[in-house]
Amino acid sequence: MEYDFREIESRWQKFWAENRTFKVDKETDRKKYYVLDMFPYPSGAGLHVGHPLGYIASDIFSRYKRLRGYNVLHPMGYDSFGLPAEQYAIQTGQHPALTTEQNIARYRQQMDQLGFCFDWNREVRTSEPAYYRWTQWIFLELFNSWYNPRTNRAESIDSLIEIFSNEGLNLNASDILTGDIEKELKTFSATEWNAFTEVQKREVLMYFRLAYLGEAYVNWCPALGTVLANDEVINGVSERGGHPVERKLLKQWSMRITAYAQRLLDGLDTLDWTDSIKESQRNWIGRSEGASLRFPIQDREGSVEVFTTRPDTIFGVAFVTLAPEHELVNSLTTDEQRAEVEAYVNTAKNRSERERMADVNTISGVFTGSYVSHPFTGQPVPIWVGDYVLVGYGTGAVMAVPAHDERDYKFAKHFGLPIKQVIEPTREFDLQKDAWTDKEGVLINSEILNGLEVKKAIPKAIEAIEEHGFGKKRINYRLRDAVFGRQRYWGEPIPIYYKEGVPYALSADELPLTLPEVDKYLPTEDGEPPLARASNWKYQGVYDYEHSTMPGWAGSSWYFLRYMDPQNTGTFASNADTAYWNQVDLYIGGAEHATGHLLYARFWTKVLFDLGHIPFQEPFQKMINQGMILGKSSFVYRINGSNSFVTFSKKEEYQTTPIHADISLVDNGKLDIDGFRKWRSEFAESEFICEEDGSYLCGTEVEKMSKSKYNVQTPDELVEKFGADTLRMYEMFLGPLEQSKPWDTKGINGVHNFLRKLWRLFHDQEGQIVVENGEAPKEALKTLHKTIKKMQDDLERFSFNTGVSNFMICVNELSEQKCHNHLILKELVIMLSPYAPHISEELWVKLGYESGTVGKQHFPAFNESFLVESSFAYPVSFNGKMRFKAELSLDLNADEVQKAILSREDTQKWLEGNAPKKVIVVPGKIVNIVM
RNA sequence: GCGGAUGUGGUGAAAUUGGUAGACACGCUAGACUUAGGAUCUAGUGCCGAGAGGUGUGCGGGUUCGAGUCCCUCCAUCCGCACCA
Repeated sequence: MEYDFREIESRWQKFWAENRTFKVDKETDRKKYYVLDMFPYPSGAGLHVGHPLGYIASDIFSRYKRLRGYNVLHPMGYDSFGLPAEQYAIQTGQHPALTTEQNIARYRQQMDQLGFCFDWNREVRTSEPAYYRWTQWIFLELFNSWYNPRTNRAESIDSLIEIFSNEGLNLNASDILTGDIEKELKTFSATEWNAFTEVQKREVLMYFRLAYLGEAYVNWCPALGTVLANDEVINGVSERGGHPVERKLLKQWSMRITAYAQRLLDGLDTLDWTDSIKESQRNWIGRSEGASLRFPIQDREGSVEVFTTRPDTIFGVAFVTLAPEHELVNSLTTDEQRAEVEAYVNTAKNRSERERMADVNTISGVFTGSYVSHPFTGQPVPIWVGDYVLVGYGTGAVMAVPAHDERDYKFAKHFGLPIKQVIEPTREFDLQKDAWTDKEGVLINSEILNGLEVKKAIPKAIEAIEEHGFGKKRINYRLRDAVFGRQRYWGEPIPIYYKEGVPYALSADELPLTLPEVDKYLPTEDGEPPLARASNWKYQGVYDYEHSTMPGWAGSSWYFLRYMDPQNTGTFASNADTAYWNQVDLYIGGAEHATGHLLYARFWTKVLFDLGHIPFQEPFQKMINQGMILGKSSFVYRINGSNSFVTFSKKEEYQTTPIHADISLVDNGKLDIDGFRKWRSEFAESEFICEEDGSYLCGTEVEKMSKSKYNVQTPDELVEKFGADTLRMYEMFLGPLEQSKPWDTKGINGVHNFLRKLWRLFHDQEGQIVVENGEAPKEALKTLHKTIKKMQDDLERFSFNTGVSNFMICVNELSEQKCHNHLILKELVIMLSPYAPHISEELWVKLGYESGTVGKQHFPAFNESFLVESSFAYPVSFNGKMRFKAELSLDLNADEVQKAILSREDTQKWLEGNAPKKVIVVPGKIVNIVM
């Protein structure tokens, strides 16, 4: 009987499902381990071979940890709200819930056929009301909280109300964060607060809530008809679809993630993540230390506030530049300059983000006609407007020091503005050509700062600025608050209603606020989001609900918590469960979520921690980012202006255009010409110029695996051909998990043959069991224990590819030894069960054990005594070059080894009569003779 | 420009602490067997060379008895971020 993987695999998958083999429960007397995969968005295309890569790794690790005695939580679910289902709904009129349901069914079937040990009793779907009820509940928690800088944590908004009714708001005390430093809020006394109307109070509180409705410049994407978060905009276009994005001032729900900037930064040091992801997050948060500084406006009240990281260069200020959108631009423009300024501001405002980024080298700007006074010297400093200053960063205004800042330098040169040097460069340098931007040198022309090194001048300058009351030390973050509303249908409704234009939150017991039915999934005629179409969808039948929905990242920011206690209807997860399961011990997923999901999930976790709902403040302790599996695309070459295709080797003789050919039509580079003709009607009549042997050879290129490139390989056909165990091991065998690699099925036979070879250790040619009882042979014990050692070492360092090789080496050796010993094979099957669970279950039963129990065994114990050797083949090197080997007893000490080696004929031959200068002997390792 | 990662046979790769470079697998070559199976078995396979031997981990240098591994310089590819004050 041959290895019949189809029969074996379907039988065991059924067994696992029927016996709920992978159901886990909290067991407080056992140590827990939480292994999490990034849950998928169930797209219509199904899974391709790249998707399960991480799932296979996490599955192997989960099963391994179980063999090590841990109680392992390994759940799976679906991030099932999202744009593609909605776009499809717009096109077809089909409800997104329906297509989502169908897609999930397909994903489930694809995952099941791979034999994963997920506990499906814990499945979550973000689009289910039973789930998003708690997403909405967390939103309410955020809405009803503020960040208290005195305690440095989130607190109930009640504690802020208490502060206001006792102390009022005194912004000069500088201990109250609004999160948006550029927003001015009028101060008030406790008495004034208490006299405020409900509406006034709510308006003030809105500046502090962690989830708030605020006016801000947002990324508006007209094509998608919605706003986007910063991480959803890549190079000025939308991440999904690549549509242009504009900056627009809009009222939007936002999350005050900026309040957590410092803690999000500090927390990174405690995490076992790759440097590249940590760096991305640090970069995204973008902390910079400096000072905020006010320049009084000449001839009128008020001042221009700037942020600078180089307060030491204060005496080199030549002008001040405002962003075109800066609120003071209009009032600072003199009548003579008005026409010019307005024209400039209009052009700058109307340029899309993409255009603005596309030409960063064009210098443009305009003088407002007004001046500020230099805070120290009182000299007039002209105020300019320039689009190199961004309204969203710092204060939207800079003090320009052309001599020591690249952009200021270029701006000054372009407009002929003065360049005043205040730092003496530390090496030969021509200030006529460039700005000296190094943070070193000695200050000159700077009154009180003269003679100081830059590093000393910075604190001294800040000290002086604070002393004179011109400004203060400030830490600035690039991180912006995250826009939270989407003008879309297929997302969580935001649990807010409006009374007299003022937003009110639903109470927790009114949740879930379920998604209403609409006639169309499009905006209304007057531009309202789709939810505005829902008839009679009003709070208490009277008040309008919020019509925007939550963004994709809402549901995924806390799903790892729901898995801990997925059916709980009284809370998002019980305290007992969050305390037991705690942080995710191992998180496996793509690196593309570095600044989105991974930052938002950390933020929400910190808020829930602050509010006392969970006992930890980082969600994912260790993370591994699996590399992308790239597709190998095939190309045919169409001769331009014809319907003829020329084979790869002759394509240089013609002017051709490469066209993707479906990889299923290509075998080993050769095109199935008939199949290609039938594939698309436009090719039905095509002519082919072939190789000499009559075949048509395709070109190949490694690209991202994608439907549009016709290079997608689904796991289904490979499972059908080789079985899940083979595919699981092959995906691991491809190389290190973290590395990107092209997909190529060439080597899959090797892995499949390994499993057949393993099968033959148990069976003879007739399919009869040949397992022998009795004592294990010494040689086999050595092979086994060598493998045990390597397997556990490799698994502990997540080296799954070398793990597969270890099994191959082990089975090769046992085959050579003709070992069919029960004791050896039993341990081997246990070790293999994480990698190839189906065949392991099958062989386990064949060894006479109970069905379904192989995963509940203990990982074999390593016994070093089986590996002890009496002799060693010393590699003998001359000047570091290995020349021959000499078998010597391991009992010999270094001197004895040296003597034995030097007396050998081989040695004399290589010495060519010379005396060795030096002999290095590392017992049990190497001998090196220096000549 | 800044940051991160990666460079090893025809291919995917291994080498965990500085100690035999290329394990394991694919592919290829030659042979055996056969109930013709994407089977199995044997031998070979980094490059140059008939061979002795030489040479070899992106380039160049350094430390060391000994470097794929440590240090310096440079190059290439990929991925983030980027008028960030």
